[in-house]
Amino acid sequence: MGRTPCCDRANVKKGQWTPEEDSKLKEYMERNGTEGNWIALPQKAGLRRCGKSCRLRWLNYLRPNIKHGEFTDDEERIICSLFASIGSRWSIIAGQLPGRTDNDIKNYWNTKLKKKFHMGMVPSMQQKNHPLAISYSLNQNSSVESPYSTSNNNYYTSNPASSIRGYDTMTSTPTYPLESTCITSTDLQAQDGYVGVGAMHNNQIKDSHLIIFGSGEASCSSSDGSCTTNHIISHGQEVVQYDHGFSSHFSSGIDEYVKLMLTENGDSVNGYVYEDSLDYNIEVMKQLDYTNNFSTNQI
DNA sequence: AACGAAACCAACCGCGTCGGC
DNA sequence: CGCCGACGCGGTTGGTTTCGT
Repeated sequence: MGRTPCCDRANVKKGQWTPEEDSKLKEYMERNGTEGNWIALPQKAGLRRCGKSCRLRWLNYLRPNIKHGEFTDDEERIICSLFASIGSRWSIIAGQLPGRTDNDIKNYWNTKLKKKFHMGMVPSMQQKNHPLAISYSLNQNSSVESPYSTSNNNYYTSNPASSIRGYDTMTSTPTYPLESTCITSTDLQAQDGYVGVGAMHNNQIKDSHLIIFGSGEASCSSSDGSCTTNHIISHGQEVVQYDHGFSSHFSSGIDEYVKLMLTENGDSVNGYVYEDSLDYNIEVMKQLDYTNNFSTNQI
């Protein structure tokens, strides 16, 4: 008693798609779309294929604006950051990389990036204050400063990346390593090249939020001194990574920066955390069912 | 040049979820 | 409320290409 097949397996073709099949599907899709039904599509389009197969072929290969070829350093970094945070949620990760498909990213991860990641060779991850290194220091419940440095060739040998959100990339099982870590901003001063971790500010950022200062980016790019950010939301835990370079503008440390973050209108950071004007991060947040997986007791 | 191993990637499979009835 | 069909996702497979000996 197995599951009912989605199509008549005896009458569907399998294996590689031919150029003829591709053009049939493409033509049909451009004319009609799925009309809300992939299962019925092959017959309408004159294809002897399973609807699921058509869907996959369209989504992964034929639809417009698909990007093929080498992944950029930026893309690699995004994939690694998100993987460390949310695990193998490929469709969510793909959502942050326009033109890339989940299948593409999954293949790229499994064949190339996973190795690079565990060897600490992902671009801009070999620097001292990458958040993944920070997670390690939290995990060790020790000093906040990262134990890693650019001269440390064993950067990721203990797989600290898995612990930022509690996801073991080797066993694919969730872990909750942060053990009630709550370091307030007063514990630290934000400096370039230094790791800061903050939680509970102005009653607006809750416990369990990590704010990470300093990243692998070479510098702040904007002329007004604002910094680009990467935000990852996972398991109810917000991990915010700021480019290093910001502290020259916020010399009194994290408190001042966070205050500014919360009050400055139109600022992307502000918009991200408290408004719905965000680009991809809010989508990540929406897609994650973190309420079921998170409690303050667990971290 | 030949062969086996490793890497790559497109496609398949089955499960969970969702929405309509 | 339960059933069922369709969709979407992630793990896996297997064919092809590239690399090393």
